[in-house]
Amino acid sequence: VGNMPDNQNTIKMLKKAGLRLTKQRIFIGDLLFGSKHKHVSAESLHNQIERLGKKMALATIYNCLHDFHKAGLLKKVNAVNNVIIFDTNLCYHHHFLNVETGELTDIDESNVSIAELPSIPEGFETESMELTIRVKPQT
Amino acid sequence: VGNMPDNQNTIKMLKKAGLRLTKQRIFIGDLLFGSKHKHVSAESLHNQIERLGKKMALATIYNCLHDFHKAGLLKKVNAVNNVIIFDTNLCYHHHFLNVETGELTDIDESNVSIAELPSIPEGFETESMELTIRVKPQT
DNA sequence: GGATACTTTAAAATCATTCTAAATAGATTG
DNA sequence: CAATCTATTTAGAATGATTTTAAAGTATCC
Repeated sequence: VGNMPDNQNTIKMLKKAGLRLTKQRIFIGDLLFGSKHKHVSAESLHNQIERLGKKMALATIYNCLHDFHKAGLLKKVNAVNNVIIFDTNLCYHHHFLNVETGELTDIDESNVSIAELPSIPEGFETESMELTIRVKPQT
Repeated sequence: VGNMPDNQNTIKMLKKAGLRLTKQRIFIGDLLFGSKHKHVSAESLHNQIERLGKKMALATIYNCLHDFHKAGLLKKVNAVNNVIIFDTNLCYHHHFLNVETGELTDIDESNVSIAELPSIPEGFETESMELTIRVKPQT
């Protein structure tokens, strides 16, 4: 990584993932796979892209997010207010969910420890695991 | 509780919650607050009610579920496949989520232990907390 | 029983997401 | 590097869950 331009980084990721290098995927990849981890929905990405003065069909953004997810570049986290949220942080971690606004905030991993885990049902494997702490403004 | 008819139990709950005693709320309460805990969506309840030969507007079921939730009689759990799921088990517990079917299964509390919890952000309080383990059929 | 406020209802509206089919654009091969 | 093949993008329609609307119905209180 280092000081390699994002663009090259994204192209590398897409190639490695076996995804075709389209303008749209590279643009979205550059937005997502920067230095900071992000939570995005199709809609929030679409807004961001419009704010940058670009045009991209919402359906393309849906396709792209799903393709990235299938390729293991994004994690799906619990939907909030009927909106699918993708997380660029693939590592096991947890979230605060503000039930008023739908905002998700990462919980620093070191602050939670799950001592014991249940065994997974016969014939199944774990895709991911997440603790959601729903919070609301104090009354 | 004991061998009190469900109906009386539901009426008690509704009164205590300050909700008016309508035919619809009593009927749904009877379905939900039996001996076993349940995960329901508006749609699944609607189907169950139709199977019982009754008719109830879907909007009424939505209203009822939301009213019960506001009154603290139901817990909202993570939506699955864009469907809001309500849980009659208000106690802190966890779920397996089958990502193929959307099916939620309770995890026996004794099988998980969270040793340490993060502190809640300033000015917020916890509404609920849930560990979701996303599972899929073994490949 | 009558007034009042809350509920139910069917139907329309909304919102996120997916689908469709045609146009476009990567990739591959000669 | 042109031809071809196939994946991708796109606008718009379709879908599906949920919410809203406005009118009719009903619980509660006096």
